[in-house]
Amino acid sequence: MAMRISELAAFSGQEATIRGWLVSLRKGGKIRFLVVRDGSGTVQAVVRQEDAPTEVWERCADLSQEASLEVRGTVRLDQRAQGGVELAVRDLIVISDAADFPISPKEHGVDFLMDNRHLWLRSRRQAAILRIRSQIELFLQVELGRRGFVRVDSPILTPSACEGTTTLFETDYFEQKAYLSQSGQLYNEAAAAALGRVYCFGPTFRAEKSKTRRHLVEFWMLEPEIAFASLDDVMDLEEDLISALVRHLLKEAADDLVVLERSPQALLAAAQGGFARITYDQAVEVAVQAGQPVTWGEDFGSPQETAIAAAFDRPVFVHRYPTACKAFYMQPDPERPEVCLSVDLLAPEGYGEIAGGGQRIHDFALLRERLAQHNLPEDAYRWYLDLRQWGSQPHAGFGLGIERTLSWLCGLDHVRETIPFPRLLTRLYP
RNA sequence: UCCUCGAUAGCUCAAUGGUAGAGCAUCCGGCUGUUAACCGGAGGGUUGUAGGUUCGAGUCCUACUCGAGGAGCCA
Repeated sequence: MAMRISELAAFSGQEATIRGWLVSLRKGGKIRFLVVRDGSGTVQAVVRQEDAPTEVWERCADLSQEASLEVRGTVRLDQRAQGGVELAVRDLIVISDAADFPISPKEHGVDFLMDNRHLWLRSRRQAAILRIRSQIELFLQVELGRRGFVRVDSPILTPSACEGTTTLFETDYFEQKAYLSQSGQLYNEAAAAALGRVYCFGPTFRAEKSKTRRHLVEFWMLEPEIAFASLDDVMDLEEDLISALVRHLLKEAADDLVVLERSPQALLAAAQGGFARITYDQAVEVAVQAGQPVTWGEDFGSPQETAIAAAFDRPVFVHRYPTACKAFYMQPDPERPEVCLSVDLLAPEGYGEIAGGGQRIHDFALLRERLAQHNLPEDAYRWYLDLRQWGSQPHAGFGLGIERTLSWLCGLDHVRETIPFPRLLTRLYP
């Protein structure tokens, strides 16, 4: 079994075999340097003409970038090598050639890189993003598990719109119409009544013709839902999770953040928690002050969101939006029914809304009234109404967009780099 | 759907309306420790498509195709 490159440093002076891909080849007259990557790290393999067998020396003359290799040699600590460790090559086998690999270490345009996304993933930067994505997904789930949350997977194929707002992908379900899920929330509410604290985590689909650096057609959302919880409980949980996540990444993903040239400085405030909680009314004031006027009652546009978030050095909660601009299931504020117990979490630096949620309507009659007001078919929501008929309870939850969160944490300029194979308005390949 | 910008070598980009170039990649040669290695040489083009203006179009005009960013909508 080959050793992983990340483990090599501990075996100085010993013989080791690694398997990986050629990142670059530098040739001198009597010495050749191969940088090899195996997913755990990269290492410089040194081939000296005087030390290596002739056939190995010759084999290294025209290796192509991304050729897959098996390299055997002696592990050596050497300050001249990047990372301080290198492999003095004794034997080398080319597992598969990679002539004319399309992606060179030089610059490429977006269109070209997206067409070659399957190969682009091999680059240092993309690999770093994918590692951080994995860490985020794991960390958040472990944290929720620690707090007694049960993961309950919600369906992807659904009979009707969850919120009745955004455009859905329609598909044929044995001569019946079905839609790709845009949220697992409604099903989560059923699960919360069974298990108290639940979350779902999976892909969601929006058939909107959005074409910006913040939009994906298919994206992943983590959606906790808590029985007997209030709006404040939800904000507490969001703040705890996000700040803990930032602390975790600053510690455990430091190397990858360096690769991404993301300064830890930008995340220090968020790591401390203490996210401001302002009302929609206050947010309107902030937007107006920043020269981005809003008509009361309307949801914020992207420029307003950016202006509001720019007033804070860490994510900010905006709560109690006008009832009219939010989904039908939002619980109205008992003290002021024209606003609802909803909350959006806006990330700093123009990354916009990364989470949205709030307290759900738990009263049967009110929910039924809202369905009618929104022209939603009661038949399709029969089961959802049932939840209010038997053992209803105040409950709340939120949905956290993984890609936007990742985009902010990594300081990326487009969400397309946060997901292995992005689905965009104009792109379904590869 | 709307607005703005773009499309030239495999890739990234140059080129007053007047002979289409460079860097990287590729191929050949050189170099004893390189760090996106370096040095020398070579090959590589129906300038997105279709029309138009002009003595002459990569360049100007029209339409279309594809892409990018933004608006709306949202996480």
